[in-house]
Amino acid sequence: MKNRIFVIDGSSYLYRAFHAMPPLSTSSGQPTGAVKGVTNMLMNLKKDSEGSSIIVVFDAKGKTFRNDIYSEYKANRPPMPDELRLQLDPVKSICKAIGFPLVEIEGVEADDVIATIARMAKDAKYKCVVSSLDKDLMQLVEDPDITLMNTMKHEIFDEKKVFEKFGVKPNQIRDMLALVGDSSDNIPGVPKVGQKTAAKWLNEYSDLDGVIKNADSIKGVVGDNLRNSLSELDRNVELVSLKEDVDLGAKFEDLLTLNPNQEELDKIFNELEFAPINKDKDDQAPKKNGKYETVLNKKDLNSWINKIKKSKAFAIDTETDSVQTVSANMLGISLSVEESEGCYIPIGHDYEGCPEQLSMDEVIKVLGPVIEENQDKIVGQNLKFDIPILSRHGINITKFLADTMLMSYVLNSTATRHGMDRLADYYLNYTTTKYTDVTGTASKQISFAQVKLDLATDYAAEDADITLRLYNVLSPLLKEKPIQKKLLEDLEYPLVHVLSRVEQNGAKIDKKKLADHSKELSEKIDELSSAAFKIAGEEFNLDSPKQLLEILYEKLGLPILKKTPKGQPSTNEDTLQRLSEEYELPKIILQYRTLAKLKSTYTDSLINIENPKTKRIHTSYQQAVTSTGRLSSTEPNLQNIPIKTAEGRRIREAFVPDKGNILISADYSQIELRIMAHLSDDKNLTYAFNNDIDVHSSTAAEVFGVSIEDVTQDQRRSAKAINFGLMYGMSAFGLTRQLGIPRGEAQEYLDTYFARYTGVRDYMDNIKVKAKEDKFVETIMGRRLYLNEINAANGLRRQAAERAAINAPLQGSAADIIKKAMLDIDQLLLNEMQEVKMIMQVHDELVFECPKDNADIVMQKMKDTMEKTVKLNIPLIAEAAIGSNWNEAH
DNA sequence: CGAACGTCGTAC
DNA sequence: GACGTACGACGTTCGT
Repeated sequence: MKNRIFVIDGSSYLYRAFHAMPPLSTSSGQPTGAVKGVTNMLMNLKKDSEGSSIIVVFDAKGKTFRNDIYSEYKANRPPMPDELRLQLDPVKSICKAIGFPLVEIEGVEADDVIATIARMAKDAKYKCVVSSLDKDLMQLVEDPDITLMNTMKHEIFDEKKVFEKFGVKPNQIRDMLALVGDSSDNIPGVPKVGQKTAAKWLNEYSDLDGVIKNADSIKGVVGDNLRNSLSELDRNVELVSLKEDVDLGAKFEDLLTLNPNQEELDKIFNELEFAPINKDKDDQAPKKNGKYETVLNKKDLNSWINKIKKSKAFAIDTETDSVQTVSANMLGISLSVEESEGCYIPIGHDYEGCPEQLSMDEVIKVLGPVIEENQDKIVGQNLKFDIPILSRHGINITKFLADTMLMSYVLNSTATRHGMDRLADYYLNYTTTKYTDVTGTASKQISFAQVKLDLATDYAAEDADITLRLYNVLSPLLKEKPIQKKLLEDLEYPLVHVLSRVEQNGAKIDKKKLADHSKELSEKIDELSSAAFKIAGEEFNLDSPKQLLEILYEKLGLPILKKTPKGQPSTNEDTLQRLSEEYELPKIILQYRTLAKLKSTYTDSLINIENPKTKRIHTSYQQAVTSTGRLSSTEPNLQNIPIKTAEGRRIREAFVPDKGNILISADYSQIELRIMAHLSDDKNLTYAFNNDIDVHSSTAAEVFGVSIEDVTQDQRRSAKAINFGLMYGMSAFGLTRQLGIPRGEAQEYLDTYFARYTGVRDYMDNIKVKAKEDKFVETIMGRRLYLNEINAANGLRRQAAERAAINAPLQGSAADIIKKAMLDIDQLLLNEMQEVKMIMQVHDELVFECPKDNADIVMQKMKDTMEKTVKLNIPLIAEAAIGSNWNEAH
């Protein structure tokens, strides 16, 4: 298409890239992450633009005419971070070298320049695509020849899309912004008026003039606010209007020509230590740039063995026919010792016409010892998977050099995921071959054993190659963070072996007991369903919130007490609880939900997930998922087995030891509150723990001003809610809801608490201040949680980050401690009591299975080890018990 | 028909 | 809107 131009909001590209990319830098320390991100976006756009002209607009330095209209304009903008400022010039140079005309005009903003170019384009009969998501620019879309585009999502904003998103037409956007204001530009709008209200008014009175004329007829507080703000609205309109006649000092035609300078571009890339770009990526076809080989004979295998021996580090990955490590068959091993090179050694592929492979025994006999001897050079991605696979095939790894998944996790736990595909994309800007690309999905999925060897090699060798490349990128990043590196090497890496053993051990369940329970539940569920249908007057799906709300609120006309975030009347537990005071159906639904939950999530799924080979259940502990450093557990999740109700505890009764064995459970008492005492040095809290006083009673005595013997059950319950709430950053409102007391009373409790526990108060204040400075908080072992939104302009997001800042050091330190205890106990078991097995971890609890004899001694050992694993300012207490099922032992 | 998302409920 | 961290069952919606 010839008559089309793209206009790019360069500054917004830069900011987005800065936040989306890892903090890369050259060897001399010049940051390059954002440059790389912008360059990628520009290259992609160029490729997709089919020869259309591309113009890049940047904000110029200094004040603009809007500051003359309103001196506070953008006054709240934090200055550009240095890391980003240093990347501004390189980005501009790259734009120029690629050949894109670069426009930067002082005294106006990029938005004005973009608007001006869009008008010029229209006059020249061009279509114009603006690459930006700026709300102000949405005004331009009123012209059908101008659209906005979200480059990342390939989303186009035309008039229809703008209406969907904002509820008004493009030609009303200006008026809407004037009413709503813009907190990021520091433009105050009418108080309490957001997008929704503004859209309602504008649709009713068509434009701002209409709204102003009818201001007297708008009721309520917002009406008053509107009438009080009338004098500011003209100014707001001026501020949000785009100036479309900026003097660009150039004719439109001049902006259309591309002046690429490949030499200059190569030079800049070289300086920034970027890999040179192939001029036109027509050869982007299936062939990737890696040099991968399939190893089918002894000679090739020996050549790879020599490579391993000579290497400083090598990556290894195993391919299997299942994700269950206790039963998966190994189908092949891939290796990489040099970036962009790798091999795949198939040993179990089986399909029509499959070439002859080396035998499993042969490979293990020859390669196995070499891997074991060189294990301190092993790099892997999620080695918790590969280690037990290799071990079951006779290759034992007790130590390794690095796990890229955990490296990424320790560097930044808030990143969405640490799977290899994402890491390759993020750190290497490389798109990996996906597992399902070679095996297919769902019903069409084949076993990896049936994947043709050349395809399998492309996939498997790439995995090893990419793992090694990731190691090479992540290592220098970690080197700059010695404390996190130590955490990784001294805690997380050894824990891989421990978790692997815990998973392999598995837990035994009493299937008969669960099946009986399930049947009982079925009968009760049927009864409750029938009762519900009778009241409703028709049958419906009790599991469907949508159908339920129709029955409750539309058909039966119950009052709507609360709505979900999406605006639907809520049917959650809290709401139904309140409704059931007066109505029968909600009560039945609640009972139904409890039982249906037990059946579907626990009894039935535990029965189904038992491994047929071991007759036990083997959870998978996720070591790189939570932002705070806790583990999580999947398939099944053993960390949310019911405990609060009697009916729920029956599930725990089905967790049993093998014949002749017994279960031991040991859990830390009040570990997070103890950490709070340790970190805050609060006198009152420390005193309670040092003197072994029940902490909730102690808090109750302080808050309610009674002596500790006189604390009532109710007061203790309230104090417990306060103690827990504080650790979660709860407000008086939250406490009100939790305890069902008036707001003022809750506030009084909190005020008294903070007056009595000044150490806690100071700790909370300080951590917030520190988090705002550092953009992260730390645990006692130096684990970091980065808080990207701690300074967010959006109040809700900022407050959520503040609560996370309070909670993460507590929750995360507790996680550090129990991880260390697991390492200590693992050593103890290996050295002294191999008959004892660790079988579960539930955040502050460890569960063991051991022979009945001497169980008392074992229990005492576990308790002691857990209590001594770290030394805090207050004693650490673990409570342990023995039982013939998990419920008894806990 | 499967992926992605929303709602709900369980744990610490 | 208001209390932190998870996982999973189920229903619904959307795109292939």
